[in-house]
Amino acid sequence: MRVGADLFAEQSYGATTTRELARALGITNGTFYHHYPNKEDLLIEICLEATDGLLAAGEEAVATTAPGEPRLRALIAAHVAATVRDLNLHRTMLTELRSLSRANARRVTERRDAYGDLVGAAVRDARQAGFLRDDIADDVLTALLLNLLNWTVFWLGDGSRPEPEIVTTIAAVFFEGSRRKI
Amino acid sequence: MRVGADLFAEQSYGATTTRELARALGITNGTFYHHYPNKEDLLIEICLEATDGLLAAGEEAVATTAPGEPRLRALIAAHVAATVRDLNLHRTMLTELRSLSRANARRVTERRDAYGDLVGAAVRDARQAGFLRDDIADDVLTALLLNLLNWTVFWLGDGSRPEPEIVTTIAAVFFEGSRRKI
Amino acid sequence: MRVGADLFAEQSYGATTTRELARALGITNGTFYHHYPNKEDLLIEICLEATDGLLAAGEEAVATTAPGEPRLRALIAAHVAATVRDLNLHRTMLTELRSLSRANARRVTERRDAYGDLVGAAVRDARQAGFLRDDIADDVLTALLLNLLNWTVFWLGDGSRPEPEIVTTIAAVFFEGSRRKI
Amino acid sequence: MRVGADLFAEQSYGATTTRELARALGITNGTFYHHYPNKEDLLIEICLEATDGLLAAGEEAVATTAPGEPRLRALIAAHVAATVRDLNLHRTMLTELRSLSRANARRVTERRDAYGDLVGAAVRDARQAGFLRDDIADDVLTALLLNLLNWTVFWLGDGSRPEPEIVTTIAAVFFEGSRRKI
DNA sequence: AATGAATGAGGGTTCATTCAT
DNA sequence: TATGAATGAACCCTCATTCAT
Repeated sequence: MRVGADLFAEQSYGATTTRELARALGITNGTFYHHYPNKEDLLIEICLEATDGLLAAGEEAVATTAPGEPRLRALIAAHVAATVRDLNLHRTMLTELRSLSRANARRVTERRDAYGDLVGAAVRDARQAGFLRDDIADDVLTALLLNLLNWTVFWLGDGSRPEPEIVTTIAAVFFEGSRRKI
Repeated sequence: MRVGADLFAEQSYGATTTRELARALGITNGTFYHHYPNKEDLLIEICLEATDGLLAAGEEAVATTAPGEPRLRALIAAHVAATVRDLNLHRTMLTELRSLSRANARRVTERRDAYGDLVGAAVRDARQAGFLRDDIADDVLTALLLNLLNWTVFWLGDGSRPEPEIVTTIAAVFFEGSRRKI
Repeated sequence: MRVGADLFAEQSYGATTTRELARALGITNGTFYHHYPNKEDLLIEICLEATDGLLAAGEEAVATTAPGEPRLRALIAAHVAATVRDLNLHRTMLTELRSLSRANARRVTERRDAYGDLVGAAVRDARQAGFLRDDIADDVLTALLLNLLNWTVFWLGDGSRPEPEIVTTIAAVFFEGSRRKI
Repeated sequence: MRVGADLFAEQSYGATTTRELARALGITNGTFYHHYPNKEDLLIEICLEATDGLLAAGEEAVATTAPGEPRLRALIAAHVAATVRDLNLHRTMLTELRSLSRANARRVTERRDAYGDLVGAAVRDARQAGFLRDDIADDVLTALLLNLLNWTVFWLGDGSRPEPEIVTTIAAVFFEGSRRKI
């Protein structure tokens, strides 16, 4: 799975052959099919692993924090942590959804949507509790937060910045903005 | 090009055959090769059109505005405008870079980097002029701004929100953050 | 089709590769797929050509003869003629039915059954009109006649015996039996 | 062997995998190779069992009967009996000869030819002794008899007709023909 | 003797690309 | 310029067979 995610992330699912996959794993072409019934099944396993990891991390963050800003901070930290642990897993999940058959794609999007709802609920709660501004709709705010979180994975050159710095920076910008306070 | 971007965005470059491409254009398989020497050339053209559009819009925004927040606001507006005009062009550019040969990929990343530098310079100028906070490194701030800008294209369900709202919201969050002011 | 039937008859459908098929046709592997969507489609075309040929010949024999022995003789002649014209077509149809998908197999068996009914009706009419003995059930008599007809195709070493001799011999045995008359 | 013949008869030798074979036997893939060195050896064994059964039955019929019609009747009965006992064994032998390597195929055809000679000799003797008509060549008469015998196996829907009826009917048609006696 | 993972050759099929018309 | 048949390399996957356990 790790190896598959690396190849898929680097050269796309479609451009990765099962022979490359096997070679990268030190096995033969045929042996690959002992472990996966077909190429797509490896992809969906990768995607599900990624979404399930996010969901689990998110749920734990929600369960162990008070609503409002603390919870959102915890979600940001959890997301970055989950993401940093397996960069290519999440890269693949984000870009190769299209390569799944419709039925399998649904399984992944369902989980992705569940995660979006989790974050969305935290945002809504925080706003209703008076922690967040009222002039931006919850769903847009959520989308922007997910923008910040999701796509960081693509420029996060493995370990170039320490993870805590990334977390606090994203939180700082999301909560306080970038404008200098006078 | 438009048609190609639509297909590539929907089902990926690798999964789109030249026959599909031709059929979507109302021509035949063979005729496609009278207009493009090969499939990849269509992809480069799409990617370059996307990056060049961004670069041109960005340069114009820089040229017609004063440094600092106004310029950053103009860049945000320009980016969203360019992006909304051809959603699938930009989607394809962002996800199918990997499908280009190394040489062609370089041509695109060069332009993308140039655009990143353009935005980065505007951020640095703004910070140095005292408009932006000092406790976040320029490059990280730039990356987060690009996060907000770039990946909006994927959930921007064609026309679900009016463009000006998106622009002001992104600017609001980026500058002021989401926390309620007391 | 002729070439396909030759190969299928000689070495079985499963053992014949599309590459062999193409080579025997003087085309390439890929070109085969311009003419047939897949290997099975060639097989069903062969099978249908065989059954349709039999059906057409049988119907003409029925239409142009009086009921009773003359009609049965005509059917025997028509069957042998159709069969001798394309030995391998009929050999393939008879042995490779199993290699078709269930849906396609049904299309062939339907026609084969229709042909069986045609012959069966001629047998029944002949018996009811008093030309054939009463002590053997129609369907068994029909089956034995088809045995004589169908499987001759397998030992009919192309042209070893003149066709008219085969026809009259089959008819002689079927009508009169092999016992010497005193 | 029985199981193999069932599968081969139903879906052809080529379409039957060793895994299917093993599963049908309640063993695993690998265990199959403890009993047969390879798949083809199972097929030869089936084919030889079929031909040897016929030969043995035929020889016994010849040994225990007087030449002429009685011997031919005995041969018919013996053939049907041997055949009915293991329908799929004989079906497989008749249709899958092509799937054997040339050397192995020869071993089977030798026996099949020996059986043909056995029946042919009985026919020739009967004719020379004056039991059979003179106007049909021995070999053709033999071929037609074998037609009647061999291919009955394919429509003999296991047990639909009692075996004695089949035997007497084949003999009746072969000796007396189907025409009504006046 | 039994297992089942591993092998790798080879099969059916696809598809970017070419080229005669 | 447009066509679409032809090409052939390459892909995913299957399967007979092997072999360490």
